[in-house]
Amino acid sequence: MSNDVPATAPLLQIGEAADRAGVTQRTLRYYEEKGLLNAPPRMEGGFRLYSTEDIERIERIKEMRDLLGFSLADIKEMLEADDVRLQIKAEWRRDADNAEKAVKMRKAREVTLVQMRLIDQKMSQMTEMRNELAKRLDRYDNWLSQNAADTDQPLAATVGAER
Amino acid sequence: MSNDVPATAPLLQIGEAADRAGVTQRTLRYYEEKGLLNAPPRMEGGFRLYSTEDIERIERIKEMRDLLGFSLADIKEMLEADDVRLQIKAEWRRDADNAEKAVKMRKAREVTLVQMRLIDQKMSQMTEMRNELAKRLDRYDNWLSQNAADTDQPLAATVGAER
DNA sequence: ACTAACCTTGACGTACGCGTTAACGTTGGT
DNA sequence: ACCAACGTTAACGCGTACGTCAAGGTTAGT
Repeated sequence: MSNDVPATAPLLQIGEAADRAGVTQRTLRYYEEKGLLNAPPRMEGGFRLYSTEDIERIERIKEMRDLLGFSLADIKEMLEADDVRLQIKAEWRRDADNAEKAVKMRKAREVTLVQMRLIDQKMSQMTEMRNELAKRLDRYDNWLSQNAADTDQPLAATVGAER
Repeated sequence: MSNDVPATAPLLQIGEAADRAGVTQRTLRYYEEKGLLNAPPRMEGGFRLYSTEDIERIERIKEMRDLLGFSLADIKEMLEADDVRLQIKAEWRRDADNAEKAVKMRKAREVTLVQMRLIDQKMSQMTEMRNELAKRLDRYDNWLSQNAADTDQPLAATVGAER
């Protein structure tokens, strides 16, 4: 069959790309429209072609959206911060003014730091919340073991069990 | 003693309540409308009066919203789970059928468990993300210490090929 | 009795993050 | 040459979570 294709970088059309990243096509077009994704190259007929790095980027966006609850605008800023680093690395040979780059770089660093601090803060709050829930779980189990010991089945192990 | 009229049972009007909880009045009315808050008692003229427990409940809602990114519908379900426990505890004397209560209780326990697992999952993902960010931060700092040690000096022969 | 500060219930408006047609073009295989 | 599968833009729609008036009523202090 068709086997003589050189193992090129696998470029995906929007359908495959969306499936792999776990989003819809609409979402990809929307992200592009909003500037979270660079306009990808196209085929002759205008079909978008996504690279595997694009997919990773999309997954990063998903994480920031679902995990941290950032708005797309926020996420865009974060992504741009890291783009600075990549871009500067890319045009390394053309050493224009290093000073100006350093400014950008430092700003990107700042954004990243803010992001990290936010994660730390969220995590500590989540830890606290987890403890609350653990307490509550205890109270449920106490009640259940006291009041429904006879009529019912055994309880699963308290915490940390998987289904 | 304890059955004296409380000196100042701290009941707050909606303005104060909203301020303390860090939300708007609109939000409180909206939550009430959506069933996340029980309709609070009113003054003669119809002004809502919130108790300190109400405030705590609102803060819990905020946490679940901002921290976990739950929808208000989800949050409602969570709250209802714990309400079950409180309600059963309150009508303890009227021991109707214990078996039925146990069913509710067990469901409430389930909901809480799901919630905890979700937190654990989120936290592990956030940890991973944090590590990514830490790496990136390192890369920024490397670049900066190499290229912008002081203001604008061309460094010689310090180029480390990366990645 | 007056007034400022507070509250009430509608009801319409809005920003975000997509979903969903509609009408049409492209690609790849038989 | 044809067709199914896949893609394109444009435009309107929608659910969530409130914001923002408007048109009043209530409370508390003087």
